[in-house]
Amino acid sequence: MPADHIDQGTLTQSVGYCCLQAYLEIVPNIKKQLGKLQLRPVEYTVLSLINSNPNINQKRLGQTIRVSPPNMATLLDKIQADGLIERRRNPNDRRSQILALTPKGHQLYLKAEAVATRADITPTLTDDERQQLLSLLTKIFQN
Amino acid sequence: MPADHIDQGTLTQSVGYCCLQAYLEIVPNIKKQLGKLQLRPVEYTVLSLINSNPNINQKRLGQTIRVSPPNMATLLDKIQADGLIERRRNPNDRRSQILALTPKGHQLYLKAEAVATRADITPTLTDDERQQLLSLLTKIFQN
DNA sequence: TATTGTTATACTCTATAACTATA
DNA sequence: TATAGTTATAGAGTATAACAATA
Repeated sequence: MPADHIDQGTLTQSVGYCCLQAYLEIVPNIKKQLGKLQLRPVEYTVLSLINSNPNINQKRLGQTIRVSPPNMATLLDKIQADGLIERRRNPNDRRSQILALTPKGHQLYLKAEAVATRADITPTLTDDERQQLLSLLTKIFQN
Repeated sequence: MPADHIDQGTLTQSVGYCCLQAYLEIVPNIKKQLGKLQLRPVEYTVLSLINSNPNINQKRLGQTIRVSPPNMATLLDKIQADGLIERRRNPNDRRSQILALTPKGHQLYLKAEAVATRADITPTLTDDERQQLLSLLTKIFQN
């Protein structure tokens, strides 16, 4: 029996709604694939941002991915306990923590990047459409 | 002090990551504005889909917005207790519940639609870019 | 036996308050 | 006084298992 058509009405004019629905379509596969490396998406994101931004501190990292300081602290506790990152006090301002990947963390990140890239699929879009989409989305959240 | 540039590296090539970041940029305002009508975004979404799809049942509604049957049941319990929807058994198949807006629910929906539309803003996009974005996102999740 | 929906509950994620240490 | 980070905890959101009613 063919699924009847659902009319999403004005919701398809909402960027918020459409972003969420597209995200929910894509993310289960990413979760599943990263799960094989014992990583949640947010943990992979953190590894990636630390890798691309040496000496980033917790505040800027949390602001970038919209994780509050308390939740960032516990998230990083876990990643550190797994031996993936190290935290050291900034010598110029000992309040802040400077983050870096350990060799183990860097190795896992490289594997995870390959996995996540393969898992982030949009089969209904052409390559051009996908690039166009990424460009438009980026305009929304990059400051 | 200007915020230093953060390099999001290959993450900006991930549709999943970019959809989530764009969603997180947009949704707080929607939440805030709908909150004035005592509605959460998911509740507004439910009212909208029931409005656009008379006689939809809980299963199809839940599949559309990716809410599991147990969570759909409690979500609809709440909306029904607020007097916004009515549930009646399908006479042709008494297992399923047919959903409809009450007059009160329809009235609130109309207000909420106006509010949500105004709140869903993307100031960094032109009108053309926004329409292009909506079209691309829709291709991902519409089956 | 299969399907729709419900109840109960566990789990995860996110938000808030109070705190330490450093500046 | 202000800022970076932490601890503890509450609240919201999501997932799972067992069940009732109907087909």
